[in-house]
Amino acid sequence: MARPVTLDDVAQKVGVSARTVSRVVNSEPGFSEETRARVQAAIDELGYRPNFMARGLVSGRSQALGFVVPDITNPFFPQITRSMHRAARQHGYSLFLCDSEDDGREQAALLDSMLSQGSDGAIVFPAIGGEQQLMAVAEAGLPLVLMDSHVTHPRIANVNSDIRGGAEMAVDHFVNVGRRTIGMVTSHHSPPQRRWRETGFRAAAKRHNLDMPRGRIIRVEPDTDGGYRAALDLINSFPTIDAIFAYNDTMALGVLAACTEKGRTVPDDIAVIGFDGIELGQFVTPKLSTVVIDRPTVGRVTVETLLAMLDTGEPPAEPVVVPTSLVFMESA
Amino acid sequence: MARPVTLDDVAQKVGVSARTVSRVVNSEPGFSEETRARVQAAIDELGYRPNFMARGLVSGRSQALGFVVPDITNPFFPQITRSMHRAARQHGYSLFLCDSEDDGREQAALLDSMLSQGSDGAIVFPAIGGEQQLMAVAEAGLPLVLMDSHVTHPRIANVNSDIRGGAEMAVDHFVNVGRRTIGMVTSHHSPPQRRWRETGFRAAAKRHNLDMPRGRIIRVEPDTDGGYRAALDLINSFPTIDAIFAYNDTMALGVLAACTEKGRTVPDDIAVIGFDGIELGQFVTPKLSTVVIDRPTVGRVTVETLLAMLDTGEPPAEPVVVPTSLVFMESA
DNA sequence: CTGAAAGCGCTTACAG
DNA sequence: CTGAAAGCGCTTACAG
Repeated sequence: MARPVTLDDVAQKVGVSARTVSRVVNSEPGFSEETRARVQAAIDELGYRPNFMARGLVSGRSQALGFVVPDITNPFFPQITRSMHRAARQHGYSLFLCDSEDDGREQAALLDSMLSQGSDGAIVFPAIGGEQQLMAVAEAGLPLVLMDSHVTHPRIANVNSDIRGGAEMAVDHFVNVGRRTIGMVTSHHSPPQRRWRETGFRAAAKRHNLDMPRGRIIRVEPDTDGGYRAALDLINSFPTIDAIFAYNDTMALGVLAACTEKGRTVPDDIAVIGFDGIELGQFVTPKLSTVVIDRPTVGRVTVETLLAMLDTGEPPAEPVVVPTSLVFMESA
Repeated sequence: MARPVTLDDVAQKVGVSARTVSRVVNSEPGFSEETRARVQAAIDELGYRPNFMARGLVSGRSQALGFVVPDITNPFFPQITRSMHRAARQHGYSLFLCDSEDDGREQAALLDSMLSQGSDGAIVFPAIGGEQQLMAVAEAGLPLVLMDSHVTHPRIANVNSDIRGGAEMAVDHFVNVGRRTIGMVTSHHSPPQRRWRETGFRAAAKRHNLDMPRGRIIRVEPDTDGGYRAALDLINSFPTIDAIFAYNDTMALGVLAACTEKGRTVPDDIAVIGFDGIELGQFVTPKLSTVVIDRPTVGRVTVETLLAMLDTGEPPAEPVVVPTSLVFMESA
């Protein structure tokens, strides 16, 4: 395989210095139109391609960003990845994809190699227990944008979906259609400081002066069976319950099953709202109403935030918030 | 932000040459245990991290691979990506992810930047119409592994799932359970040389001496509605039809609907087998039997094939074939 | 408008 | 077992 074509090759062919070719390649000012044309012709003829490693070595910029996800097979991430990739490319950046497999140690190793590879910055959806290490990474020189986290550091930005707001919207909707006895089925895995759906749920309930006795929020395993059991509990404990908000759509499917089993019609007797907008929610009866995260926007905004940090050297003063929205189907 | 720590920094601190530090970092032979210990201590203390751009510039190796997909949001790809990432990391490589958005021009631009970024090689699932350009890319110095393609070139390897074999397995199963009047609903988008399911279907039918009159294979839009209409056609044209093989699970869902509408019980009257193993297939009644591609293996094997090429300088003599398997659920 | 020199942080090839 | 020199392909900072 032939040696790649270098700046010098082009320069020699044209009879100018490498510096001049470099100027043309990078569209810097400082050459005549005639020179430009001759250099460009030589570039095309020889098939010259700039060497980013050489460029990066001297400029300190690799034109590559990293995206660290806990699990790319989680349907939440591919859409975000796609929109991130598009935004990155529009600005001339490539994207390293890293799957931490939701493991803190692996995430640390991954970020370490980002540092070695010379990534200009990284976007991280932290693995479970992987938030502590991030300050050290930022300290080591890697600008970071975190998704759905809150870490304060001069080289870390936070971009959050308005999950709390989405939960409030669900409750607002329930109230608007006359529901007063509202329950929630949620995940027992979320640590207290990350229970945004629950926080929003409680806040909206309070705002509407709803009674919220103990037992109206049930924390279980966030799967269909968990949702099913929790909903049975709610219906048994509060026979007049007329609305249930679920942590995610998978749980909401279990809620629908429980309602059917208890002879309650959805949404007439009990209105149900899930969270996520998974495909499956549109293949059940009634079709699931749900709060959705705007993945394309999240992807684009994280990249733009990171690139802005590379420019200004500091993160935005406030966490960036991407709105969620309530998609009305049939279950509420 | 402080200047990153270099080999020279470490060398100075220890009082040896940069070359010696380099030897320790790369575990090359040629230093005493005492030197190793002192160098390692300095590395840890200073937090030295090798600069891959510098290393790559001189060695010509970036330790990065590229993966170019037509659409990362297609559920086919995330699992493959995950397993690719795992395999790449095990060998010390990072992974650039590129989404061509199924556009040939974009794919070309992406591969061009792989070349500039200095990727050591790339794995490509070609975009529609994006196969011609690949030889030129390989020629320009980028070793390539193609998924589900057949391009012969001294720097291109092909890794294919045994789709044809999967289709044969479906027909074999139909025959084993006594079916003789078998139809197929397939996609009208596949170009003739890529109709592997159809080829396998025909080959198995011939092997079993099945009658295969015109009209037993129907090509339509590969979605649920297409599957539905095509299956209605089949049932109308061949009232004794007792098995239908579908191009993908989405179409198979349409086939199930058509059977129901025509009063045919699945699998008693008509057995149905799909292709892909999508989640939704397990949420319908009867649960869909289907041919699945072994995504984890595909991901791992493509990476291993690429790395082997980097070593030997040439692709395997034959295309690598990854087996598919038939997953029996309820529809067949 | 153009170029000569230095240097980014490493490894290669050689010498001792 | 160790090191001095050259050079990978660029850009930076300067001079003209």
